[in-house]
Amino acid sequence: MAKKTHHLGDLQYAIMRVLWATPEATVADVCQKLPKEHQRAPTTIATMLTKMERKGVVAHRADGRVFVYRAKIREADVHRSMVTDLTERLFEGDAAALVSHLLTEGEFDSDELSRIRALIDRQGKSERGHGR
Amino acid sequence: MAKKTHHLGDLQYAIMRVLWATPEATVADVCQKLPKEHQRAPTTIATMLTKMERKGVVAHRADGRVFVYRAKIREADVHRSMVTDLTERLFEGDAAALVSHLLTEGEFDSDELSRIRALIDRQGKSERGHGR
DNA sequence: GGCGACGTACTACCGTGGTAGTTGATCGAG
DNA sequence: CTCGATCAACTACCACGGTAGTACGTCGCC
Repeated sequence: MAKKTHHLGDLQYAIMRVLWATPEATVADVCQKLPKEHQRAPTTIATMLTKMERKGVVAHRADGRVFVYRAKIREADVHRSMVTDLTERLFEGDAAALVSHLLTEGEFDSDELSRIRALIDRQGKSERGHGR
Repeated sequence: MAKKTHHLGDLQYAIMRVLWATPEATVADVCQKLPKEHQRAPTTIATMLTKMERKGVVAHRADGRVFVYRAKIREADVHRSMVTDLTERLFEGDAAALVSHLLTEGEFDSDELSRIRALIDRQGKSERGHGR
């Protein structure tokens, strides 16, 4: 169960989002549900899906003569893998340094700051609770 | 002054790190200072540097018959651009969601949590101070 | 039964990151 | 002056994301 860092391109990630949002989708469904900045020719989407299937990130089943695709990987896994990748590349795996970066870049307003603080407090509790 | 999101590959980023660490470097210098997991044939580094120059991320000057390269972009800019990219792709630009992700993924130990809390408190102060 | 719409398969191409060999200029040592 | 080391330049590949045309099979409709 290695999982090894999935890197998806822009269009591929957009397609995955569609598949995560709906349990199953045909090529036409995907085309239709893609945000307009990612609208492409149906053949492009089909090609992409084929390539993605070869990589194991999606799978299909034939329903009559149409192919119905579904995601093989979970969104949370991709998120984790992409965030971890970035953290390793930019901050030698030090996630706190990433947060520090966000703070010094002034990414947050006061509202968000308190929201985050609340999250941290909650985390601190569970941290002391179940160890890890 | 567009700046438009620099995406650097793995090796390219490793090379940039060398150039950020030393004001100027020849191909040989870069080869030598690359971390061992990125050691490559000198010709590979030279090719990479040429391609990178075409993209405008480095520049060179001839010193005798050797080329001396220097970074044209700053590390902070690349960091910002890469973090922003990821935040947009994964969290629709909501940086707080990224932090939330890191927290729920249990990326931090208690030490880091308090370190981050301290940073947030400091940020909160300057936030109220100069507005934003 | 034939025709058009739809849908997948196949093919092709471009850009770019990555990898490195080969070539040709040049510089210093002998 | 010649030879070997050193460099940049050029060339060639591969993989992959992205993009889409063309080919071909099939389904429903008239």
